Parts: sequence; C-alpha cells; structure tokens
Amino acid sequence: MNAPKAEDTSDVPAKSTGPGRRRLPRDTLSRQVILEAAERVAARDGLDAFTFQSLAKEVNAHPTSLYRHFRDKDQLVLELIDDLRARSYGGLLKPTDSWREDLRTSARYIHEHYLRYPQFAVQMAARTTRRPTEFANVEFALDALLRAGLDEADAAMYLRVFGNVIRSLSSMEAGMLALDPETRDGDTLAWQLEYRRVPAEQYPRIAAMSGQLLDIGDPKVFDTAVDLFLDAIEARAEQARNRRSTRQESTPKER
Amino acid sequence: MNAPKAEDTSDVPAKSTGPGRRRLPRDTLSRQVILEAAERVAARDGLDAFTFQSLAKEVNAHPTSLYRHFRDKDQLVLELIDDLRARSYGGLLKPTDSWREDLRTSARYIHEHYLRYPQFAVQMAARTTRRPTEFANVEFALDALLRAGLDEADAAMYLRVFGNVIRSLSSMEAGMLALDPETRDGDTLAWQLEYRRVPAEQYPRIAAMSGQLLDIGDPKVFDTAVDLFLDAIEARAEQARNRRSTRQESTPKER
DNA sequence: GTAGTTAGCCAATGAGATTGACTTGAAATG
DNA sequence: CATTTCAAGTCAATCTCATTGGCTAACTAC
Repeated sequence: MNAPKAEDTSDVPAKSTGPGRRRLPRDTLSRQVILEAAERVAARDGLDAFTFQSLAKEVNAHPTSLYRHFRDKDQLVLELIDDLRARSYGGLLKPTDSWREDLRTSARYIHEHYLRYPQFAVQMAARTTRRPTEFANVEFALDALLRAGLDEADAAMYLRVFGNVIRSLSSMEAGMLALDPETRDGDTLAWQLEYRRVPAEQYPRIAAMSGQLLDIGDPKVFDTAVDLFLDAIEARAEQARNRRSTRQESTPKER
Repeated sequence: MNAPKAEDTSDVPAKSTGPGRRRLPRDTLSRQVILEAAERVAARDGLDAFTFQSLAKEVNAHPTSLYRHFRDKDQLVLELIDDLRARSYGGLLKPTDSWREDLRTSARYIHEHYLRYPQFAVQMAARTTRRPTEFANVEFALDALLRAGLDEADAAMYLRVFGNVIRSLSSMEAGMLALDPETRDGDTLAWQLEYRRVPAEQYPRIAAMSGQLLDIGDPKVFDTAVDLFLDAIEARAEQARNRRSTRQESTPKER
C-alpha cells in the first residue's frame, strides 16, 4: 500500500518522518502532486478517508499546507474530477461508420469512468466542468445523433436526454458501490428476502414473479437502458425520415 | 400534517427555554416527533443545517437525547426517507385502462417527490427501504408492464430499467436543485457562455447548434425520457407479440 | 549578501458525531 | 405508602474535521 512511497519524497534525505526534518523543501507541493495523491487516497481508502489530514499524510506534508494550493475542499474535489476525467478520456473517440456503436462506446466510457471513481460520481453527474474533454464528448455524440438521421432539434434534445440518463444511471450505480459493503449487502439481501415473502393476495404480480425480479444494482440494467435508447433514437429518426418524404410527395411546396 | 401536534410539546409550560427548566418531561420525544421536526428543519434550513444540534433545538431537547431514539444519523435519515415517502404516496395509485398513463403517473409521482426533498434525493435513489409503499408501487408498475404486453422476463427487466432511470434522473435533477443557488447559476451560465464560443473548426457540430442545446437541468428532459421509454416498451411488446404469433404459425406444436 | 515573497508549518477555533456516566421521574412491586 | 427499576433526558468529554491567522524558512531578485 505504501511500499514504493519512499522514493517520492526521497530528496528529503532519509529523515522524511524522522525528528530531524523540520519542513518539506519549498515547492515540493503543487496542484498536480496533490491531485495525484488525492486520487491514490480516494481509490485506496474510500471517501470517508478523503480528508485533508490523510491527503497531507500521503504527500508527507502538514494538512494546512494544502490550503496554499486549493481554496477549500470543494475546489479540490472539483479539480480532481476534472483531472480524472482528462486522464480517463485521454484517448479521444474516433467515429466509426456506425452511429450506434459510437454512442454505445461513449456511454460505456462514461459508465466505466464513474464506476472507477464512485466516491465522486454524484458530483461528476451534477456539475458541469466545461473543459476540452467535455466538448469533445459532446461533439462526438452530437455527430453520431445527426448521422443517425435525427433533425437538429431532436438531436439537441436526445443529446441531453441520453447524456443525462447515462450519467445519472452511472452515478446511481456508483453510489451504491460507494456504500460500505455491509450496508450494501444488507440492503440487497433484505430486499430479496422481503420480496419473496410478500402476501400474494395484496401483491399478486410481485408474488408471481418474485424469483425473476432484478437487483436494483444489477449491471445488466445499464446495458439494457442504453440499447433501449439506441432503439428509440433509431425509431425516431425513421419517423423523421418518413415525415420528410411524405411531406415531399403530398405537399411538395408546403408554403 | 402537524396540526394536532402542538399539544405534544406544550405541556412544558411557558418555560421551554427559560432558566427554570431542568429537563424535558419524560416521553416528550419519540421517533415520530423527531422525524417531523427533522422534516421541518430540512425543508427550512437545508442539508447543511441538518445536524443533531439543530434537530435537538427544534424539539427543545439536548442533542444527545436523540440517540435514545436513533442509533445514529444514518438511521435517522433512512427512517426520515421512509416517513416522507409514506406521506407523499399516501393516496395509493389506481390502475386505469391505459398502462401508458399509469406508468407515466407513477413516474411523475416519484419525480415530484424527489424534487420536494432534494436534500435526500441521492439516498432515496440508492437505498432500498422495503416498506409497504414500495411494494405497492412495484406491484402497480409491474402490472402496467404486463398489461402493455411484455412477457414476464421483459417485464422484470423493464421494471428495473424504468425504475432506475426514473429514480436516477430525478435524483440528479434534485441534486442540482440542492446546490446552493450561486454555484448552480454559475455552472449554468458559464456552461452556456462557453458553448457559444467554441472553435468551429474543432467542434463544428457544437458550433452549428450552440443555440439549440439544452441546459443539463432542463425540465423537459425528464418528460422526454419517460415518453421515450414508454415508446420503447410498446415497441418491445409489439415484437414479443409478433414473435409469439409467428412461432404459433410456423411451429404450432413446438414440443 | 540582503530584502522580499512564497509556501510550509503550527496552534487554535469551532462544528459536529458519538460515547459513557449520571440523573430523574414514573410505573411496578411489596 | 415506600422502594425498586428502568427507560429516557442530560452532561461532560472525546475524536475527527475544515478552516484561519500568524510565523518562519527557503528561495528569488537585486
């Protein structure tokens, strides 16, 4: 967990922790160094341990030193989110000849990204960061929607709908992952049990299907939702095409 | 909701806060009294003020007294969520002859409920509470899906997908509402501005459509998502019906 | 080298959750 | 009625955090 850490601060010779050291050499810290430590801590110890105290320990500095680089914790978190995103989406998306595949890929990227950092998923979903990577993603998805055959108004709408659904589903799934395992398993187990012993007179449907109901956190849900959306987009584009051709035939000069 | 409650605390005559009072009379507190106070505090002062200290002040008790009724804060929040839900969904849903309308209604209920208590929306979405109201909702939606013509496996899957999408979208929308207004408006404004000045060479689609793009928190998004889902369910049911009749024709006695 | 500035450090504050010991009043028991 | 019991309030104390203001060392520019 901290074996290769010695090197990181090794220019403070041998006494990183010892009584001899008074303070870190100037400019040891920086936004980048802190953000990278922050990622490590979040990944390793979870959100509860994500405190200035433990971040400071990770970089061998005093907790309050971090304030020289970030106004407060909220700012640190937002910048971390940007940073993580920039790294995750580093390899930019390349359009293929299938808009479906493209949208699916982009959805999968987001989903994976959120699940990789579940601690911050809620913030990731709710707050815009308006950085280059975001523009690139929007451009990519918008292009795919237009290639699917949507008109501009529909594309704008479906971009938002699709994006919000992807992000919010991912965020919720991540949110459940971020619960401590005890709580999560408790919820899941209790849920399954209770649904099996529901009174059949009151809830006949549930009783009849209790064996087939899915967990709230079932991973299949996300993929199904995505496919369902893609189908919907395709159908919508089809409609639009029909509308266009019909209009051309029946009312060639509509105004 | 709390009209006849006044009595509960009024038997502490006149000196509720005065120096004369030593402690609250026995059994002044109870889960219900505390939960109702909790709702008031959350609605009035927001999530940041949702502390044992302020809850205690609201009921005129010592902060640690609350521990006699709730193991810890997490438990209190979960029970509050249940309580709110029970009250919001009080009037149970009645099936109509349109499964579409039924699903739409049930989606709207959830959406409104989450927006009414945005402070807890994240928890509401991620954690199961397995109470009667939940069963009733599930039964209702499941019934609607089967009436739509889905087979059981599909119904189980779409129940989860639809539910999760509704809940997660609502939760995300609520999450943005729960941000303090400054932050929220800042995000929104900056977003709009930046998207209008995006370089057209790099992001031609965005540049061409920048005027039409929707806000991330646009309320139309939810309704559109719901309709889109309903269409998808209908299409899926249609497929299933076709598949069934085809099978009947081509392989009338399949085993 | 000398002055100035920056960035790390320290002590302290104040909020909050949570615990354990203490107390009191009402109900049960004799 | 006196006594015991015990749940339900209360208090003091602890621990963990974020955050602030003042201090000072180390690097920079002159």
